[in-house]
Amino acid sequence: MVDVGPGSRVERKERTRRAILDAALRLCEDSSLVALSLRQVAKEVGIVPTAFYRHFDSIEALGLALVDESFVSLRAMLRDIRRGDPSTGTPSLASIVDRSVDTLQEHVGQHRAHFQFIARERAAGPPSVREAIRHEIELCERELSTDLARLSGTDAWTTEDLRVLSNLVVTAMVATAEQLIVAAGRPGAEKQIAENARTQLRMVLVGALNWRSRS
Amino acid sequence: MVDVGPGSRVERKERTRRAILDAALRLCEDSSLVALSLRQVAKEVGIVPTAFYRHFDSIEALGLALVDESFVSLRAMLRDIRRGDPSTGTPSLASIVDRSVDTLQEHVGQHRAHFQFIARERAAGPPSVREAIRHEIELCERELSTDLARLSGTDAWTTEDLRVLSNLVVTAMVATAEQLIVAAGRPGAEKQIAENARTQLRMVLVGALNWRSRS
DNA sequence: TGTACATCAGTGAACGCGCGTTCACTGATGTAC
DNA sequence: TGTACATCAGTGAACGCGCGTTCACTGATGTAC
Repeated sequence: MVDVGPGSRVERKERTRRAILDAALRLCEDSSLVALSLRQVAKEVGIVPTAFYRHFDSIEALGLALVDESFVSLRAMLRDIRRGDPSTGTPSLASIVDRSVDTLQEHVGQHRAHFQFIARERAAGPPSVREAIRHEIELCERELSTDLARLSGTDAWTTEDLRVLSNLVVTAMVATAEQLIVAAGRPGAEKQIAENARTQLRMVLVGALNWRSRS
Repeated sequence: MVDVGPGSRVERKERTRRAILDAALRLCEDSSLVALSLRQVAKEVGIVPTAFYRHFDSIEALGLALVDESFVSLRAMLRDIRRGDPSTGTPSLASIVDRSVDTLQEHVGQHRAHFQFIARERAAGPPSVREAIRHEIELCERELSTDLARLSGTDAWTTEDLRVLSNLVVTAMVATAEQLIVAAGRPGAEKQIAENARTQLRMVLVGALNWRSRS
């Protein structure tokens, strides 16, 4: 029996579960969940392959758990962005954009593995995992569109307009996160990517507000 | 010896090569290149596993060949878009956008497997494949930025501005292609996605032109 | 508090299977004379 | 044109290996009395 340290039986079990999640996240980093074997994970954790089944039914089930915890990270970021500028008054568009990109960069750095997991498995995971990620991202888009509705200048917008705009913003942010992950560890490149993201967000927001006010 | 029909030895070999590429494209459609085995491909083609080596050194080398031919499809699309409206005079922004999205939708429908391959392996392929795709997309962005430079209203733009804008446009188009692929076979959904893409492109282009002209 | 029993995370052997790769081969196609 | 030889796409046996899953198990932890 592997030594997982002190604690009650539940605590020890939880600790092994965490070790499995962490090992899986690490191991699929440079391929994909679909190329990850139960035995690799077990070996990395230091348990016998069959012990894996005490925690998950399959690699796919493990993947769904990783989707859940990755989106806990992502939602923490959204909350951080939404909390917004603590300074007084209605913030300017520019300050919203700057804060948002800063927060994105910070969170991607802190939870690199989670964001990378979402970006990768969104396109290449097992069908159920892809579906789960798509669903979560759609929820994020909905939330963002209610945030956007609070911006001045969007009074005349339909729900559909807001949804389309927030889809574009989320797409751009996902792409930025992907670029940040590729550039991880090269501060110069990261800075450039953040700067580009700020420009893009400003283009989109200023542009979108201007565009709709014409029609 | 498998019967690949009539023709010279070179013709027969080329035909088997094509069959391998097609089989691989088909087989990795619902997972990824990293989860694809040489034996699966050989079985699908109807040759013995060892015969695979007459055509490719490894699955990874096959992947790089698939990147090449996928980008042949993608570049054909770009050429189609660039050829532009055959009608007279300088086209309006709206007509450029409409034509572009129509062409995207048409080509994604026609070469679904290629676009899906790019979208998937871009995030989850073997490192060399990911790198190759990233490189090709960067080339596309460069090309697009020279196209954008020809639009009226961009005279004051720096090369950097153009690059940032074309990065955003390419990102939005890749995302649209991904959505079209997921929605494949549901004409209603496809139509909605195309409509959203048109709106987004207009927001971005009108917005970007407007944004830069202020500074 | 002490004892008897239940729980259950992790063990280890075993299974049949598909994997990539090696090797010597076959026989149709292609070429030199 | 006919013959002898070279080429080479595809064959088939064999290899050692890692895979997911089964099963009966162990022994520390937890619980009921």
